[in-house]
Amino acid sequence: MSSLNEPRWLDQDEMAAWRGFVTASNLLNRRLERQLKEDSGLSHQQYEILVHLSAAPGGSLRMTELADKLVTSKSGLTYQVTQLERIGLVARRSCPSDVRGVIAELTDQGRETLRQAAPGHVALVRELLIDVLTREQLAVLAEGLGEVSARLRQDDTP
Amino acid sequence: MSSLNEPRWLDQDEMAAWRGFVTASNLLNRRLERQLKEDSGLSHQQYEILVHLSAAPGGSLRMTELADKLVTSKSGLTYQVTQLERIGLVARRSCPSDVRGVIAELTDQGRETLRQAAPGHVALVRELLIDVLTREQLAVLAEGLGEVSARLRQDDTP
DNA sequence: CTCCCATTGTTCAAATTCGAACTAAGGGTG
DNA sequence: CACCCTTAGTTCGAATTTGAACAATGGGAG
Repeated sequence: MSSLNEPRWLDQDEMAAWRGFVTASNLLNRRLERQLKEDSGLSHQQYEILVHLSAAPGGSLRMTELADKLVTSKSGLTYQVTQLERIGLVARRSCPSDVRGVIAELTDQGRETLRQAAPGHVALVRELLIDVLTREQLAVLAEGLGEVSARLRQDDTP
Repeated sequence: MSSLNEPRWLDQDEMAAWRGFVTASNLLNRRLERQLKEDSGLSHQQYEILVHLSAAPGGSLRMTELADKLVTSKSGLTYQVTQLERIGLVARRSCPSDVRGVIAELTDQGRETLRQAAPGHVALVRELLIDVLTREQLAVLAEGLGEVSARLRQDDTP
């Protein structure tokens, strides 16, 4: 055979896609982190917590659900929710249907902070990513990475 | 006017692209991190250091160049190079043309470790990302995110 | 040549992240 | 109802990351 145990390396196009993905991701995160911190005193992670809570019905989510949406560890979320609670943007409630459950809930102040932070954040995402790409590229990106994410979620769950 | 100070929010497609990007990036990183650690005892960051050094002429790079390629902070790189030096995969040399300079160089053992770690890593990248996408999607991803990265590098440098 | 500002890499303290261990409570089976 | 395996969230210590401060050198303007 032509390749005994030789793995299928990435060809030039594949490598370009992979490197582009990694690099863009790192660069973007760096910039967003900087801007959010300067602009609103929030980390990107904290901002995302507010976003997900804000999008959820009642502005609240179980800790585990939230951790899944954020793609972070449970302990990491515990830490960040504690931080956000400390500064009054999120509150913890106990879950009525499950004594073990903890519900993170957006406070009024949390909503207000998000309302204030969002425009600058969105503008930067637009400038650095969205507006750099064409409609077609965006569509491909959404579909392709959506599929990638879906598969990753699947065989990670077990 | 229709929008006084109202920012241009992301429409459904744009949001899908952005969320897909963030989510896929997080999920991928998590999986790669786990696999590399189990398989080779390396973090993704450490693996990338080895990759970039391996790709560089002489298997060596100035610290700052390396930090740029990795998209990480100088201090973060100092830390990781120290770790890699400790386990014998990288060595530090002083730069002939600049007394201040430090050159990180891949050791034979570093090369060997990379040679050993690469197949499993590449296979997973392939399984989770590359092979999930079509050729066309990959091309769009490479071009689009390449452009995004290029722009990010530009106005970050000043 | 001298002054000054930029660059280089490291150190440092603080913040964050992770996984493993843990406590406590579901929830189905017998 | 008792048992057992699973799930929820937190705690803990170790590892990592960051930006600011720092010491030392480079390199160009005058």
